[in-house]
Amino acid sequence: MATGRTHRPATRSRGIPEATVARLPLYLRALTALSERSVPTVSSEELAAAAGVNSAKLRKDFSYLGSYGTRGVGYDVEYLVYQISRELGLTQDWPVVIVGIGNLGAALANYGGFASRGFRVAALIDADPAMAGKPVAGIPVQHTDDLEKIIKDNGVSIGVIATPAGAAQQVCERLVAAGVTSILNFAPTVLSVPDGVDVRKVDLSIELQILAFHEQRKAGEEALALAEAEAVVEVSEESGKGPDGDVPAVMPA
Amino acid sequence: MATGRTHRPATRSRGIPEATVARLPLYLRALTALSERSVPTVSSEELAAAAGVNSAKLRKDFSYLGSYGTRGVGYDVEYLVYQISRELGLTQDWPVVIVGIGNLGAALANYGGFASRGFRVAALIDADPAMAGKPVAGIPVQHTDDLEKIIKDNGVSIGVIATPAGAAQQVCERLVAAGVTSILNFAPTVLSVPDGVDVRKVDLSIELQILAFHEQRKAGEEALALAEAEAVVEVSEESGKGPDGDVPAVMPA
DNA sequence: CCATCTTTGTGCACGCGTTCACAAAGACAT
DNA sequence: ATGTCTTTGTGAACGCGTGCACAAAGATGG
Repeated sequence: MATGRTHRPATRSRGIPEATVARLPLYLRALTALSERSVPTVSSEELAAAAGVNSAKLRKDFSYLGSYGTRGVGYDVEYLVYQISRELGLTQDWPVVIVGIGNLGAALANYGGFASRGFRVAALIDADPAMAGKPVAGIPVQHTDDLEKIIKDNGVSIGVIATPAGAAQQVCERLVAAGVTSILNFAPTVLSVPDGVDVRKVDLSIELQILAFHEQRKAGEEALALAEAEAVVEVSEESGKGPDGDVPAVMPA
Repeated sequence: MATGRTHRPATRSRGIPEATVARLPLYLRALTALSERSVPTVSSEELAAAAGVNSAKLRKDFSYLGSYGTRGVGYDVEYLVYQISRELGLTQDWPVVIVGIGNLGAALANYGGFASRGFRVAALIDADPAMAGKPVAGIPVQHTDDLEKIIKDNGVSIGVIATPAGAAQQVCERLVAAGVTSILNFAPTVLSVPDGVDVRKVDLSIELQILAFHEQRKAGEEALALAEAEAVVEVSEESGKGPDGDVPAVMPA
């Protein structure tokens, strides 16, 4: 998952746990694939495998939505697709704007996954006057000056921020002031928003850093195991504070 | 955070909780900003605000790393930057390869956040022969045929998959076979990997769907509050199963 | 109609993560 | 040296999420 989440921990929406909501799109994708192969029904075991989760967890997740399965048979694929889509609010079309049409913004505009399910790129917005009018993914880029008007004319409530970090907070404030209440933030900044506005954060660099941590641990364990196997262990104590010189790749304990 | 996570839930690394690891990059970024402004020390309260978290949580997170603060004063910014960097394994350089140089792959290659802190784009790989040799972000794209050689020559252990969904699993298997043990997956697929390989998933479409859920709930609550205010409530019962026609935007209870 | 078999839905226990609240520790002034 | 004041570090309580294990429910066959 992209990682960072900025969420109201308080109100759970109609009793559906946040963790379950986060998995519904996963189930939906797996179900859609089954639907395209004209598979009529699926068991919790099969679907769980396809979605990469535990089958008990899947059943509990679905139990929050209602009793949509048939014991002894499984779940009706089409019906479940419909129910989850409805629950996620994907039966209606959500117009979204993307602000910041750099490399990432352009990639997002071209990303098929948006249009495919419930989302429509209503407008692309950039601060660079040279970009104005230039079509990206078939949509002409508009200038930031018109941001408020674009939001209101299109009834946009979801905004995607793909600007540099420095511009993100200001863009965010203008989006919110214009009526946007959900923001997907790709800029490496902590956005502060008023209550009632949801922010989700996708941070590429953070994901890599988390991987690096595990990678380092794996390397450390490997080397440690190796050292133990050789049974030649010399421990050089190092104490005190302050950025002292290099630290050995394999640290004791 | 992008959402999806595929992780060994079992082994906690040297006692540092996964949730804490996921926040360390956040702290590091805030600390780096302070460092650039030559701020010498910072309190848990201030740093927590900058990172967008609770101060108690931050202190507990740091307590897993050791006692790096000074009571009555706060934390030494430079020292903490060093300690967190070391903990995350960012004092060494991690060569990464990006596979799939479409819009997204190109955006990732150009993304400054990688190079800035511990990561180096060692190679760009694409299956399209027409791309071969073409420079993206100053790095010539190489063909998939040479994937194994590239991984081994550069000692790459972290791979980024930005291919279409259909190619992802196959690319993943080749990466793993060649020695990659950490994967950042942007393709909308569930990757299956052997034990010992970490996968983190960033799924743009899922993030939007989660936002849509909350957005729908907000709209529903608003409309419900409105209806209640008018005190004109007619409940039309609707039961039974099956994809019955349209569902009213505001559903009773 | 009854028995058997499959699969759902869920009660329960456990563990992780979060938050509160406070004692311990150190800086600083007198 | 002593007292005060600030801020850390952490024990303890709580709540959420996960997974086990099983009873309930329905399909299916005789």
